[in-house]
Amino acid sequence: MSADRLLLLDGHSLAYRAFYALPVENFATAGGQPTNAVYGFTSMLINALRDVDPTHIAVAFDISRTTFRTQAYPEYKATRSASPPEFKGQVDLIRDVLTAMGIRWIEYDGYEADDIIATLATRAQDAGMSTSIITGDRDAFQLVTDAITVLYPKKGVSDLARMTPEAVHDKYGLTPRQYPDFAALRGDPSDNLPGIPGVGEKTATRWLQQFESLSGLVEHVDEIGGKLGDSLRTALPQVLVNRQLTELVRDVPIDLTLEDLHREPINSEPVHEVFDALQFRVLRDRLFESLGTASPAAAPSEPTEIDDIDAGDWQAWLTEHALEDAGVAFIGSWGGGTGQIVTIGIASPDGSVAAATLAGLGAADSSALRSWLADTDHAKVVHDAKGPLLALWAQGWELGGLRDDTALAAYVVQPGQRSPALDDLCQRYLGRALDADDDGQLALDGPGDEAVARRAVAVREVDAVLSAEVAQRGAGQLLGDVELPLQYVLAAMERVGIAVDTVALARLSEEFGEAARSAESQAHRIVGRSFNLGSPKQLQEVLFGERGLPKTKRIKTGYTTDAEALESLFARTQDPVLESILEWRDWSRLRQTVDGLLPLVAPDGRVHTTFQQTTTATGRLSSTDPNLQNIPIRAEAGRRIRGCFVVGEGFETLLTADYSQIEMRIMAHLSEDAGLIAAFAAGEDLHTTVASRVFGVAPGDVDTEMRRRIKAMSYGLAYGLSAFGLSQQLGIEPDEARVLMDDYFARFGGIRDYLQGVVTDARERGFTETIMGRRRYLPDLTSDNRQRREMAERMALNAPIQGSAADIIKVAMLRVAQALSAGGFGSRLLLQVHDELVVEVAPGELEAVSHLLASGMSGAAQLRVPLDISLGVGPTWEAAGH
DNA sequence: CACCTAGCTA
DNA sequence: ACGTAGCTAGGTGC
Repeated sequence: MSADRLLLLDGHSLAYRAFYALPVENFATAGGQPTNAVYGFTSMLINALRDVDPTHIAVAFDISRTTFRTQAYPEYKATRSASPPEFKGQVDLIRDVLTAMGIRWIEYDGYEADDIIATLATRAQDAGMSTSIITGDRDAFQLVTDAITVLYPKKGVSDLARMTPEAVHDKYGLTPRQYPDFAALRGDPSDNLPGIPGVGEKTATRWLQQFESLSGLVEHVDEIGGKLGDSLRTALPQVLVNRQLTELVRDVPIDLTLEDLHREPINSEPVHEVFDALQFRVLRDRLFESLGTASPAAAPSEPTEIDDIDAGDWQAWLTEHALEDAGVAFIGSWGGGTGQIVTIGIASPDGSVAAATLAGLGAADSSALRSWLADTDHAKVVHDAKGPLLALWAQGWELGGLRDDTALAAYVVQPGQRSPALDDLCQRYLGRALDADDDGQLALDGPGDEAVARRAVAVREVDAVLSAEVAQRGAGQLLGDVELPLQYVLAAMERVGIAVDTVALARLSEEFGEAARSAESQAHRIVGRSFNLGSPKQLQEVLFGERGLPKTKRIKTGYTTDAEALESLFARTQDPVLESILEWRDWSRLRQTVDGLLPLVAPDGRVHTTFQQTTTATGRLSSTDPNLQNIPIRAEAGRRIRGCFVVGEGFETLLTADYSQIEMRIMAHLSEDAGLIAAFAAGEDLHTTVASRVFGVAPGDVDTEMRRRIKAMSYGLAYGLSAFGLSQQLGIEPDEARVLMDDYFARFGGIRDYLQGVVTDARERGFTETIMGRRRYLPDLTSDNRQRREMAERMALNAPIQGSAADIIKVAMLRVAQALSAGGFGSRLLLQVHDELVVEVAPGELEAVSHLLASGMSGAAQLRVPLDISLGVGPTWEAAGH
């Protein structure tokens, strides 16, 4: 019987731990049921089945809030707040999982889960079994013996501290038997058990080390001097109550025998059923994998065995091992259109792993590695390949045969989380830590072979799980035909960059700075003292304090001083300081933009942004370092910054092309509204045409105000605008806005039906979808919290429209890049600004490239309305604008 | 260092 | 509370 191993879990405490360790927004079924607690618990369970490989197993639950402890001491756990709504129901789901897996779960009226565990562990010890207990409650440490180990979650759901008698002693300086005495002296705020004023863990430990036990301390209580002694004597009755409550009951009359807890082979049918309902694909794979291999010692982060490759032997190794579907990882640095590779790791499908530090490689080995990386016949999987790609290009190397990219795969599966790091994917899809720095950029542990090898292995393993997930969600085409090839186009755009007239830019900085200083001293003069205009706090003191201006809208830190509020204040009070402040804001903002740009001009006279391909929830790109997607255009002064982006030397001109009203066209396509489709077919000004229908007048009789209102309404629709919001924006009464909306929908009923359908549909399916099948998951659509729910509804309205536009321009970029390359043109793509592309045109290519660009963009999707493109040509980005 | 406010883009 | 999606700068307080 001595080989028997009992595994006991505390259901509630682990569910709670998991709930707070895993972000609830990332774990929900398509139907909106939150599952983070179930997921985390099940993940811990699967890991424990693998690591402990128990012969007997049970899970204990608390049954109600009244136990013998609350009867003895009504304040016990009285300060515990009600569980969050997202947690409710998840415990029942955990019970479903256990039932499906054939695992006993036990609850006993009047006792806590810990008492059940204490009872079973004690019985098992008497029977000569060894026991592992997983619980998030430290009171269980009192149970630890040579035969009973507590596994206590340190952080997250996969990092468990193994509490043996030695470990308890290392951590507390006490034996497990002394732990309840220690807990009683320290008190426990989470159980609402007060401690002794002035006595913390240190003093409690010292006393117990000195007197052995609480009763020993009580015997000598009069010998404790000073304030602490007085405190102790005063608090002693409470301490004794604490002690009584902390002691776990080891004889709960459970009418099950240990043999009833014998672990049975899993019946896979019910497991599939429950895991299907919870949409636990990854966990299911992990569960069956661990049962299949049944290797209890499968340590997750063992050091990777790296093949020792002698100088000159790389070609041989690559030929022998890295044939197909190798995981490749890079450590180095990249960004700003360039980079440097330090180390490369390769994990072969046959299990062997190699790592190379490029600087230490001989010519023959380097050339072998270079050819293998470039070879399109050798499929490779990389995590976030764009950076490494830039670094490889910088040394004249290529990366061919990129079959998958785990960052992009994770993004099409779940665009919700920002920028999936390999470390996170490892945790999410493999249930283990990567144990290295996350993004491959010069990890803390240095450019070591070990780190890069581990990453290469992880990429392969993550890819295997993720590929199935991609297929299941129907995202294979989006990934393979759009995102993967687009990565190369983006890398090329980043490498090329856009030329900047730094002299003109520096002049602007001076000019804007001078204007800002002048506005600043004007403001100081009016107020009569100097203050920091950039400090919202000081601004509030000046405006609402010293000058006694009426209060604006409340914000967290007082009252807003944003431009809109200051303008309305000025309209009411004519206080001249407001004008100076607004003017200072404008100029200093412009100077800030210029000064942010200048240091990012590379030695080649160009700015190389970085396009983020995995950060937006809708499928759009974003741009950083610098952000070239928010260069001013509306105000004249700001537009001059655009004028500093120029055509590069040796090129003829800049060419820009943008989609006209692409979001409204997508709305027409998706809603199939006949009126809107006809409005586009009419070919006249869209907003005028729509306004003439809504107001029932001839297009010629639509005045500018009518057109303005309709334009605002049309665009607002794609964002989930309310009557209130529309009234705010148009400066009209909410009732009037309501009438406008009703009139609009009376003429364009298809739009109303479509928008309603989007939300209903998304609520049922759990996600929205773009024309290319890009999903956005919105579990909050079923939230009880009205604010969250309505926010999710607006996201659901916008995601298919914004996301489809993103799909279309991505396809357009691929078509344009492909056509430029196939046609042997020297012209090249420089920028993408959501609905606009900027191209640098080589001499003599303007006409051909204009045509190619326009047709590449308009042909990127076949909608029910045409995709109109407008082109602009000029020596600067401003001049080429529209 | 994290958060807030502000302001720029599509 | 009241229209989506982003990025960056400066101030503030831990």
